[in-house]
Amino acid sequence: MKILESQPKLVEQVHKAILSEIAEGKLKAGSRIIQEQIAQELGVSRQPVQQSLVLLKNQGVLIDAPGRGLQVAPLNLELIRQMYEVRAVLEGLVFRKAAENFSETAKKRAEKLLAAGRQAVTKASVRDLISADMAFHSFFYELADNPIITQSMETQWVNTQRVMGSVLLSADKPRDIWDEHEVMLGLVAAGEAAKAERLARTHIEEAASFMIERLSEQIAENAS
Amino acid sequence: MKILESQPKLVEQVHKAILSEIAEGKLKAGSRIIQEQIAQELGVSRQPVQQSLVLLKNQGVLIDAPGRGLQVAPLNLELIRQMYEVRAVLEGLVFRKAAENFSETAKKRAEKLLAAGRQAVTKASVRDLISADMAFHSFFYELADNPIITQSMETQWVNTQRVMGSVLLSADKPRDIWDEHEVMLGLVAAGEAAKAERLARTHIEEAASFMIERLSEQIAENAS
DNA sequence: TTTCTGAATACTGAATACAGAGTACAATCA
DNA sequence: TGATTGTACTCTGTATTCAGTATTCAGAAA
Repeated sequence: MKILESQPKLVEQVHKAILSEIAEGKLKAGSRIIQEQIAQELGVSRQPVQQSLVLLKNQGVLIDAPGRGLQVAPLNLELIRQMYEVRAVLEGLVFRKAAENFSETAKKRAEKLLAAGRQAVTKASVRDLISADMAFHSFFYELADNPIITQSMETQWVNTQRVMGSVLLSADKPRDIWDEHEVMLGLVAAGEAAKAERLARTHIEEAASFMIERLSEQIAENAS
Repeated sequence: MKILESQPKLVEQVHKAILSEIAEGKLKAGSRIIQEQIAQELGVSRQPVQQSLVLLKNQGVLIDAPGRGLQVAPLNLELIRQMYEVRAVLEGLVFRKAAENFSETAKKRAEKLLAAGRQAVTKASVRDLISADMAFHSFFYELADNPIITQSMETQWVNTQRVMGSVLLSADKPRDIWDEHEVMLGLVAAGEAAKAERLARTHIEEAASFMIERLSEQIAENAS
């Protein structure tokens, strides 16, 4: 018989709920986080909320606002640059390992993701664009088969989503990354571990420059 | 006047306490973790303990033992290999950034750490050996000046300490890493970012091989 | 003796309760 | 009117309590 797993704990549900609120921009940078309020909105007690907050704080998504609890971490340029720096090397590792572990069954799934990505570009819905990109990369994390990477990346993606959301909404043309994705897949499929690593790394570094450039423009505009 | 910081919360204290118990091997792999028990030992209520446990679980130091709460994550070879894989690329990034940010004042501190490390080798106390190594690497994390790296590394170091503790206790000769450390420092000081990155990476990869090799021997012995 | 059943036990997750710290606002004084 | 102090309120951190679930152990039946 199939083992039935214990129902997801409230803490996890709350954690996810808050994360997606932030990722989708419903909770803006600097917003105060009030335990009671969140507890009520989600219909639970403060207890599981508090536990989630400890987690979120540890992940750097929330930060202390001494004297007034916690707030959503502001997305300053410096932090984003640092985040992408880390992502670049980790993503390199991911693609190297993925190239080592590649299988033919994986290829089919990857090609579907590629197609879905191209599809999303034509529709130009920011949400779809982001989730297609996430799906593509997540697939390789899975292939890399290293839970520690996956774990580190989880936090990073929240911030990536925030940045992408903010940039894509205002960008005139959301640069098309799917040709590059296709090349990356090709290298992985060919087992070219070293090349895949290098390309993945520059892929992220380029994404970083793009995002940071746009973001500084936005900040400049807002300031004026 | 100097701003006085709020006293460390119980959660953090408990978190640290448990981490060091594990790092020092007092809490062995597989040990059951009972909230009430820990709460009593530390003289607090279950509440802050529970919050710490959520954190520790998220960091992968503890894992679910369905039906019987949590247990200290066993140190299987696969996981250690994966951990070092991640550490290698991150450590590479650290040394690259450190080389870019190097200052002359930093040099003095680094040389002290180097001397302390060599000192520790002669005394051959496992504890000192580990903490000297940690101090050396931590110094570069600080130089790299990227909080996201520091954060990721925090978890990894707990496991590194566990592995080192276990290996060094039984190893005949604890391979001397301080010559290599000196070369690494030299590259960083010379601003040779790319070379520093490559060397740091292989440094960790070699450490990984060493540790894993010894650890498999140990496991083989225990099995017999 | 072994296997099964059921009750006692051991823990956990979540809710509620309490106390202290900090903030904001209003009243008071210059 | 502006600054300062006092007070009420808000929110957090920690403790305590409650209820549900898994495990273990003892006794009954085969």
